[in-house]
Amino acid sequence: MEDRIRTAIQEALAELGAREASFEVEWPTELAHGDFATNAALATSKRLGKPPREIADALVPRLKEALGDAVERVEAAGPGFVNITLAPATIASIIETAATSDAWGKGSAQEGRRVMVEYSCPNPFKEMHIGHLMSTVIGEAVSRVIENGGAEVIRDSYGGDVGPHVAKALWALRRDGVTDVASATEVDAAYARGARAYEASEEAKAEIDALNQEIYRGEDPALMDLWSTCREVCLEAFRDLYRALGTHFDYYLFESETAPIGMRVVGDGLARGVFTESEGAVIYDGEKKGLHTLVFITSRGTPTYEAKDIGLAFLKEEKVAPDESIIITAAEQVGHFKVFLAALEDIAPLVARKTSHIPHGFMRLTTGKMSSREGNTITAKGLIEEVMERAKEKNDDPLIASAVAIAAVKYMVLRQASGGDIVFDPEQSLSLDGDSGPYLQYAYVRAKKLLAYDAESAGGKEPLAPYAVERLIIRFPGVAARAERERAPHHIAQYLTRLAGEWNSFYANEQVLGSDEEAYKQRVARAFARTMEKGLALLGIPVPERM
RNA sequence: GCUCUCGUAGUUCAAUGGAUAGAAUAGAGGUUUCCUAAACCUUCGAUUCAGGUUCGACUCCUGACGAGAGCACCA
Repeated sequence: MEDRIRTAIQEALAELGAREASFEVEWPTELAHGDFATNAALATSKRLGKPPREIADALVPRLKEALGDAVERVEAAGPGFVNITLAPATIASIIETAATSDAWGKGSAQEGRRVMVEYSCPNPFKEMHIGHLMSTVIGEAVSRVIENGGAEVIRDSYGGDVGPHVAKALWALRRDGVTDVASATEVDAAYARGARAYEASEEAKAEIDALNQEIYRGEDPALMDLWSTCREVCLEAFRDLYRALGTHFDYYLFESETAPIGMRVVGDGLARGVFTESEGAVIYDGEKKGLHTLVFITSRGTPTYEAKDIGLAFLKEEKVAPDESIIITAAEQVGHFKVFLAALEDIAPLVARKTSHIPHGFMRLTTGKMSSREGNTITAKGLIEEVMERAKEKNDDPLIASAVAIAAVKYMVLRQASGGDIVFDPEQSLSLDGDSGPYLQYAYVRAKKLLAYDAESAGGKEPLAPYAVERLIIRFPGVAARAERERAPHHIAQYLTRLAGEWNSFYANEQVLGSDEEAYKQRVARAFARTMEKGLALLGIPVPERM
């Protein structure tokens, strides 16, 4: 429909003397303004040398003729907008599609593309904290939104299984004589002990630094045994959480794999003059591009995060060779990421150009920033369990409580644009009311209930005009397309909340079962339920059948 | 000090350069003989400041003020 309107406007503008003018077809925020609107008259006013209102008035009859029965009203409004209101029959036919078609809301802009999305990325040897939870939730939603656009999405999580944090954890375990590790929590606690010792004692610092290099060499069998046990225990805990969150990864990539590749590529780059040596370290001079200068290989000969990221880019090429590569990390890394991309641009420009970065904010506690070194973290698991307790107050069934808790946590992250911090106020964030995931689920559950009744002998009348909720339902494909284009799932969250509100008003004001328009209203309910279900699925939020 | 991000109702967030800046929550008041009141309805309340670009600016540009993050051997 949107394409048809766009074409009609193009032709009408050509007739008026503005061939190939640029204009927008938009969805007015205000439903009273119609289903579509265009700024074509405003955009061409200067070029045609006429006031916008006059052009709008000239467009109206032309668009009416071109669109025929499909529209009910075309009218000029405001400073020179042309508002288009679809005919009830047009809306009814879209509602029918929404109620029955499996392809409802599916896009095609990404057809045939292979997109790699990297997210979550917790480090083994630590517990997953709420920062990684944010990344996981956003990454899964971004992946699904792109998949909905027709792309094949390959998910990967990248973790640091070598490096100073690992040395700290293993050092503490060995010092305390621990040989068998049963839980991720134990490893995490050992990391915190090691980190404190590293700060407090010169001797410990020296030992940990030596151990770090020993781990990179990987030649001590007893040490590597402990290393791999700890890594596996942590990964198992991650997988448990991913199952609960409805995420899976096609690849788990590790720094132990990317480090040697990074060393080699940076070494080559050094020979070619991309990197330089300074104070015994290999650096990239970012200042020539207005960025920071960062160390890629330390003076001790170990690769830093940046060198490993270079190795990672090459590893992804080898394993997947995606058309587009998206990396989702905390916003504190944007500076490092820019330097990494600048260096990659010098080494492998084609790879650099298809790589992009989506930053997300911190999840802040009301008490301030958390740090795994200080030990004042909220783990991802801990947060979910806390919300689960709250959800159980209203749901006896643990499966439903779990679906509600996951929805509450995910919605809290996805309701706002990625990039900003989330202030985690336990009281407010744990609320299941209002602008929340459970609010959406509840609206869905109520609609589903209406569909449990057979409408065979139902009232067959039609209402005088389509309901507001119908006018919102038909916008779903456009919203999904925008979310995909901008890689911004929060547009879907915002839309679903508005949709649920409109549905709840409908539900409160209109009797459905037993009414004269029962069949019609059930179809609206079905279209709403399916739109909500598909929209929530794009966000990775589960839908319970009752609450 | 330099770089980046951000300043919207009391609070937490929206707003494709467009029309009367939307929600939620908090406050005030109301709705259940009817499909789940985790709901609905009414009401109060905001673009940090000063310039500029534009037919039109929360959005783009400049400056001031304020907040956060980053800035060489952590990730």
